[in-house]
Amino acid sequence: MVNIGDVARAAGVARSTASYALSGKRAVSDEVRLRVQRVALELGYTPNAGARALATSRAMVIGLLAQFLPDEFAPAMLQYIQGVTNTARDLGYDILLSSDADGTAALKRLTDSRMVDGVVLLNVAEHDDRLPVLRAAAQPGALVGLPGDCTGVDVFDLDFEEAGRAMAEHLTALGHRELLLVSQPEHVVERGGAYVWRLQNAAMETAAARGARLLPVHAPSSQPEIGRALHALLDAHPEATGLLVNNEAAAAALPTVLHERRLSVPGDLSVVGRYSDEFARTFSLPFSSIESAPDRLGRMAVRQLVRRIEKEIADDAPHVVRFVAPELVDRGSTAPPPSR
Amino acid sequence: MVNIGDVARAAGVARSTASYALSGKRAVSDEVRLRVQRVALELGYTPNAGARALATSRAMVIGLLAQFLPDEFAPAMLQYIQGVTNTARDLGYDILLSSDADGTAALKRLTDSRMVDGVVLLNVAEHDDRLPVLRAAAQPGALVGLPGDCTGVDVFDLDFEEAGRAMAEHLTALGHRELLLVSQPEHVVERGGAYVWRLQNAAMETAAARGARLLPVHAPSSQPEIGRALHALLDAHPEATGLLVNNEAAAAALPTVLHERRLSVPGDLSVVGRYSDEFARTFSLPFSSIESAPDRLGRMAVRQLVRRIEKEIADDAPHVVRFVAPELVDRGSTAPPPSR
DNA sequence: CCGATCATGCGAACCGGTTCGAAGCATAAC
DNA sequence: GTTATGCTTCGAACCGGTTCGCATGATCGG
Repeated sequence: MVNIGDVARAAGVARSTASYALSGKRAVSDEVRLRVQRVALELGYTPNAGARALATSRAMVIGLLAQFLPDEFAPAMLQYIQGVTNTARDLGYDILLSSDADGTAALKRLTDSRMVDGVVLLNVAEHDDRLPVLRAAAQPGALVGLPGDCTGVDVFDLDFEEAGRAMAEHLTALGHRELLLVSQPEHVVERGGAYVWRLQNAAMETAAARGARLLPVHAPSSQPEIGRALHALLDAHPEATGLLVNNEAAAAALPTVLHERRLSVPGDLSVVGRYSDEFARTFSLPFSSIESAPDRLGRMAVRQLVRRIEKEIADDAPHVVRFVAPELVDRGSTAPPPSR
Repeated sequence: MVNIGDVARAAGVARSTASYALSGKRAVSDEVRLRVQRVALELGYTPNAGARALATSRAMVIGLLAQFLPDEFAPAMLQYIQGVTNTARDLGYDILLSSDADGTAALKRLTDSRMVDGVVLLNVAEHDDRLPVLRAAAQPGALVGLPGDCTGVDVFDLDFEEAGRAMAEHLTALGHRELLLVSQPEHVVERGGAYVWRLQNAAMETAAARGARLLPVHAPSSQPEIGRALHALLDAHPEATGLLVNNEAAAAALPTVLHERRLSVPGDLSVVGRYSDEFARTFSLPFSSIESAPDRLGRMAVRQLVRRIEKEIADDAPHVVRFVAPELVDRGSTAPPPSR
């Protein structure tokens, strides 16, 4: 393998000169610079990443800590990964993907070994074990998902309160007074998915203020139980005219259930979901929904992280907690409730 | 940050001794070894990955080259990533994930810079641009997907010929004589997805040998066109009693279509798909299917790759092309055709 | 004509590990 | 008593970059 010494020798200069010629960090005569660049190209020189990382204490790698929980609905996860990966590459960074079940150990290893210059955490829970480890690390971190304690990290999340308000308001404004909210499975909440509560509480307050009733329920975590649960729910509440779905798996299962019940949307039932547009297209979901913008959240997290890594913002600059405003994408699945 | 020099000093030994005490690559007295280990733990020593990579020419990282094509059905991809990531971690390797649109450039960069010790390629096409680059690299590579030319790489794939045979045989044995095969979109084939042909040809031969007709069609690449295409297909071929689906997106769309047509399975129509069991569970797909085993393929690829990286098998040892035998998972979606 | 200034390139040190050869010392063998 | 042997440990070199201080020679101003 050709190293910078080979390039320097072939160009007839010192190693340091070759380094400067290639990096441009110091002035080098045009003649030498061009010669070094040409030789480097001819020899097919590529700097050794480990050596460079050692010398500069920059790995040009960002750690991405995802958790592939066995009972989680996977398809949405890939969208976050894509957003993060593509943005990182645009900014010159590679992604080291960890899906270790023990997120804290993985995080400690990646940061302490200096394999990564910063870390993006997905799936952040209310009380996330990984946060103390991250705060103790020398590298900055950005989160997708809002924890209870945001000190020392930059946080990006959908504004779930506003989402809950928007969903409830949209339906009550149309005249609905009996609403059902299908949430994430209970164990997701127990694991610290506080966003479920945030959306739910805001939706309930809004509904109450509008004189409507809203009943929140948890869905099971996997098919085909989800379908059965949806049937049971609709059986038990024939009075309901509006459905809020804060659960991708349930949204994906809903079309079949509605078909089986011969329910038309929005004629018999108005439905509002909360998932990304790409998700909607992939599964042909015909429901209006709050856009969850996973690619955008991933992009924002990486951008801010890179700004910190590259010291464009001071270490002690205040950390941000930024909420993406929820946008309702109208797919025509809502209308005034049917008259009795 | 604490380095091995700090550990050595605190333990009162030379750096080299500390290194040996921690790695075990040379004998060290029990007393010194225990002392060094204790001190390392107390100081929270973690070796610097860059420095170690530089010294050992081992990064303990595997490159994973996935391509997130905009028109590809994403959910299946995550299962490959999971299989690869988990297996790598079990073997002590981390995963560097590249989703660069320009796969060849990314591959060249990762290998030439020695960021990775080996590479797993997903989505391998018949004539894959990345293969020449991989062969020119100093690191070994393992593929998931069968290219036209397998020299110099280890290859793992589902046995799509056997899969096609098994699907056709299963239905013809039940008495079906009019079959439809829903394949991947045309552009997937054009891009080099030869597995589509492999399955299709084997299925057609088998059908012909059994005196059955099999009509292959391409599905569109996204919803809701897929649903419409399935309707059109069934409209045009009322005589068909058996459906083979070599397309995850189409399989996911099928339940809705069948509902809309009031077709019962397997009463009116027998269906065999080709997707993983996890996929079936996630989307509650009620169709018997050939298990595509993405996690297993990912695992096999990483295992073989690590064997090569660690020189457990010689560099010049013959490369393997290994096919996973397709297994038909019976979900009760097939029966003899309805009598006229 | 001479000292100050500037542009340019070189050499050496350093980042933090690993690894090889050899030294020191105690014990065993003869 | 001396040499051989084995067990430990140490020092130095090396992996391949980057970066700092300095030397060299040319240019410029007075």
